[in-house]
Amino acid sequence: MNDMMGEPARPGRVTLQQIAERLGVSTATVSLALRASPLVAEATRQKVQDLARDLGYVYNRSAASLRTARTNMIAVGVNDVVNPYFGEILAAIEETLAGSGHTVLLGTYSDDPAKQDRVLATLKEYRPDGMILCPANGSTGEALAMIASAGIPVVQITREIEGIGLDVVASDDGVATRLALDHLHELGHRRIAVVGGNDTMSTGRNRRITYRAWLAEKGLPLDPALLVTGLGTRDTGFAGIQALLDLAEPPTAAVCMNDLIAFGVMMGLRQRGREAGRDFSVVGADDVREAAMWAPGLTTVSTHPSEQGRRACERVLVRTVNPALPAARIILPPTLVVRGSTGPAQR
Amino acid sequence: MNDMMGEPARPGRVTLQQIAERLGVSTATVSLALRASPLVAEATRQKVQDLARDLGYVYNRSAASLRTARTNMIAVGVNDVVNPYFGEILAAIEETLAGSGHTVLLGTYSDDPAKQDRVLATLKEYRPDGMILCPANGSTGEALAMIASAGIPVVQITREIEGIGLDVVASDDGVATRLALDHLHELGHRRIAVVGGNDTMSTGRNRRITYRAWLAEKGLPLDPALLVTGLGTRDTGFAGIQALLDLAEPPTAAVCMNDLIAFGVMMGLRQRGREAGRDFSVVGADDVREAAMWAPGLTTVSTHPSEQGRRACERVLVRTVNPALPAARIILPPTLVVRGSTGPAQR
DNA sequence: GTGAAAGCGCTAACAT
DNA sequence: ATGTTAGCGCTTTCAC
Repeated sequence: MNDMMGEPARPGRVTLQQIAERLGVSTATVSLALRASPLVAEATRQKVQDLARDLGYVYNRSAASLRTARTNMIAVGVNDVVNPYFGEILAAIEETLAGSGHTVLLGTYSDDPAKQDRVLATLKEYRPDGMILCPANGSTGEALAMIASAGIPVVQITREIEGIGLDVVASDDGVATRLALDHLHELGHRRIAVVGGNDTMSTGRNRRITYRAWLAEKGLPLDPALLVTGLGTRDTGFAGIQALLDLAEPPTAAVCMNDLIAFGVMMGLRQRGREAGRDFSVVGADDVREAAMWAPGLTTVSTHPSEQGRRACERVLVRTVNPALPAARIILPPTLVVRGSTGPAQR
Repeated sequence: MNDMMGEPARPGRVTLQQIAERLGVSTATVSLALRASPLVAEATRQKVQDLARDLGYVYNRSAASLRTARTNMIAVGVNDVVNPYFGEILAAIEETLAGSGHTVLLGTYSDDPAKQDRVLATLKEYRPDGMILCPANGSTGEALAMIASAGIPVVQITREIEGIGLDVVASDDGVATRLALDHLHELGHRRIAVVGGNDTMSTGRNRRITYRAWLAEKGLPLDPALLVTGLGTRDTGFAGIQALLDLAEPPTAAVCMNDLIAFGVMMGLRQRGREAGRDFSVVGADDVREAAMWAPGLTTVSTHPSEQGRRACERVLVRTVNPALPAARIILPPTLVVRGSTGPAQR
């Protein structure tokens, strides 16, 4: 009787068990039927799925995870989601994972190693099937290595902590720097500044090393005043270009650590009445979507952020299936994208 | 003997049970000890925590969730994480939730209602303690209402689907529009364009209604050519300003639906050799971080994205504790931020 | 202050 | 093609 009237079938509290009882079958059958297993008869499948829908049944992944030891979550840790570079990576990851039935568990740590370690410790407790992480500036690999040795696949993205034997998906910093420098050299530039970066993270370190090597190859002198240290923000570019223009012998071009810095430089140039591409050449790095939207467009070395995100997903998913794989370094070749912000050197 | 040698204590596979056995106590005690319950003796607590650390024990939240029916996850659904506006909201949410021991489960749907429904259905299965959602453009409230009626607290952010009785945290569109228009009016502008927006989402609808009302109040004519429809992207602004400048009688100022559009307008102005603030006035909306970084800085009506994120978190957490609360509309007052992109009307 | 026991909702052998 | 059974790892009464 109670059965006919039915409690309001509070959806969200419906379980396999209840469906099984109403239908007079076992929970095992319901479980299989809901997943459209070929083991169950078509008619049963239909009945089960219909009732599940009517009852407002919602699959409980916590329960399934406990049983299967898989969560279908991938944890993603980045420093800052507002930065469009990380935004594009995160968007690509989310998109790719959604396609394979996974969901993103997000953590951020603002380039703070201590916060990174706390965040990662929490993420680990959710038992994600894998993690895609961009290490905080200055962090050691300890936390990452711990996670990996606890059996969770970890892939580093964009930045690399060397020597901890973990997968990496990144762009080739040396090639990127050379692409930018060679482009400017062909345009006749000889005094070229480097804006942004520092030596505490692989990316900055690699690029600065390449800069020095390149100068030596071209027989050009190294002027420390042309090396502007700073974070990868618009401010760094804006302030950096002011200092450079105030030099007794200013550069005629700048290679920036990333696009945000380059935008800051372009903005700073305008402030001083100069026009990028005509009076001063600027090259960015990453090719975030905004780079194409500027007037003039930003000449930049693309590090293919979306592609990095996609490759990192593929890698982490592969490792999910085959945890014993040796660590891979997936280094994407950067490409030069010439737009209007670079032009022939003035004489 | 095997016990002394010890298996390599594969961390990640250590359970409460194992700690309990090694220590000769019950799992109940271990559970309490790990959470530093006052019910267990200090000495026991110490022993348990030490061994847990040594063994590399990792708390299994799936198991705990199954038991407690709480996951400590909050699902966040937005259209696009690359958009800095949503980026800032997401960052604020992540930051706020981390402070209260919650983690963000992320879903995106690119303003596609069908994709939104699929994404939300998946997120629901993880049984998040609550959801913070910005509805996709053109979506009905059905999916959201279903979730809420399944007992998961839902708060809408930024955009509102009316009449479904769910919490909202947003900014006052009408006030924002008036703030922008009044500012321009005081500067002497009389032909003012509105760039971006459409009538399929609350935000655009509300602002356009206000625009018409405001014109009427000021006794100004409504010129449909001054209403540029479009998405909230830089392109919309860039293309929109070209069309406006080509008009027989162009406007002297533009109010943009958001900052991205305003950036596009400023870029387009420059392309035509005009300078924002001097030759043409432009007002944005939202006040994303980038707005202050432009030269000239963008005059904009701040909708306080971070504050919206924070308030949404507070609200969803409150509802977690007290699900019976009546729906609240938390409408933040926008504020005008005057920078260099607006100036006196030319005559 | 600690232990025993039950159970959250699901899946996977194994049996029939 | 379906049912039985056991158990994933944790928390929570309720005893002692």
